Amino acid sequence: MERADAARNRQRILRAAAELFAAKGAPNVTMEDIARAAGVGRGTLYRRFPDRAAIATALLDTHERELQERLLRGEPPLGPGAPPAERLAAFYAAMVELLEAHAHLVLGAETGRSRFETGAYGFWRVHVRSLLVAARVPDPDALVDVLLAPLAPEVYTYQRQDRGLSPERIAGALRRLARSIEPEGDRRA
Amino acid sequence: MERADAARNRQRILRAAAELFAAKGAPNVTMEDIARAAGVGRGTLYRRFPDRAAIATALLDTHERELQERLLRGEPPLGPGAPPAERLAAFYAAMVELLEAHAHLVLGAETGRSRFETGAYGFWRVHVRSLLVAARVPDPDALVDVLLAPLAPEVYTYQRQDRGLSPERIAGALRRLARSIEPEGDRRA
DNA sequence: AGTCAAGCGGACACCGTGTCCGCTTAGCAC
DNA sequence: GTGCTAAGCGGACACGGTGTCCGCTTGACT
Repeated sequence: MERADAARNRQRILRAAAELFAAKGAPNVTMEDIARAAGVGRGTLYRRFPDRAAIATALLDTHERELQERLLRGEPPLGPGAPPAERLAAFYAAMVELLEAHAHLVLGAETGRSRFETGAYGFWRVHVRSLLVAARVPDPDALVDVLLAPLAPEVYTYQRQDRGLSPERIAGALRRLARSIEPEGDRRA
Repeated sequence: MERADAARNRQRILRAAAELFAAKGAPNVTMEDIARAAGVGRGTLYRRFPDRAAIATALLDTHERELQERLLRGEPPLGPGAPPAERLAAFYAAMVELLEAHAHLVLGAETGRSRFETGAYGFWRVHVRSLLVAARVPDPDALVDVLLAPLAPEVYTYQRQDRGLSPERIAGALRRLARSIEPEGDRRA
């Protein structure tokens, strides 16, 4: 179990990190910054969180779990019951909401290669793959990462900031993509 | 115009960098490594190439230009003449070949956010966007980055290495994706 | 041969990372 | 409340990579 001062410091670290990420963007925040803002030493910071990504992941965790819960046991079309293409479209919409709300965190936690190593990616992957299987799409293992690629935080922020697209337009494009997923030979049937 | 010794050093730098990238993977090669292997000082290296990405980009340039040429003026289905969905499928196939042949370079040049800032991305974007316009797809501006996302080098190497997928399977998934691009209301028509 | 600017390269300062170790303090037993 | 102990703390430190600066060298042109 965790000592009281340790728990207090964990809270202070997370609070300070959240503010800094929001203010300056995760990639521009150093571990030193966080330690100073939280009023703890560098050693204390590293004791719990090996790097910036771990802190961002901890901050994201709640939100991601909540979405995961809704995917597993929520109402359709997000939860079970709706046709696979509709569930995929609903998943995309929910991810756009999540990216929109926490872009600065995701950009700190799931950037570049490390994106694939997070538990969250594994979860999204299993979920979407099961939808593809249900839709009887050929070779779901190859398609699943292709369909998850546009949800990379770099892509989303490029579309939002550099391209000036609204969340709605991005969600719309993803929705059309989701609905185009059909079994081989079933198109124009 | 460029002095003879300068041109010689440029060649030595590019040659040395190509070997190091292939041997150790671009992200693990430091500017110092390249300078030493090329037999030049750090100052000389920085004079021409501001960072590792610039070197990798220079090495990729030839191959990318060649593909761009084929897209503009080559035979169908890559070049003009074929239906948009087929041209998109051919583009995906060509990109898979390029990624397969030069993954270590692309991983050095077009990783993370910087991918979107390269001239190459702009070219691919214009090309695919024009195909979407020709296919009368709604909101091509939002869809184009979505369709280019799976070509991010991180995604490709994840599929190849962590997932053990063959280039053919990846290309197959992308081909099916390309063929599912159709005008609104035209599906199942 | 002389001039001079382009080119060169190593030394240097800086920044962020991650570790290590002596000090502090919470938690507990009595 | 006192004393013990291990968990927790934090600053100092070493390291590695980056990018710049400036005195020296050398190619190119006359």
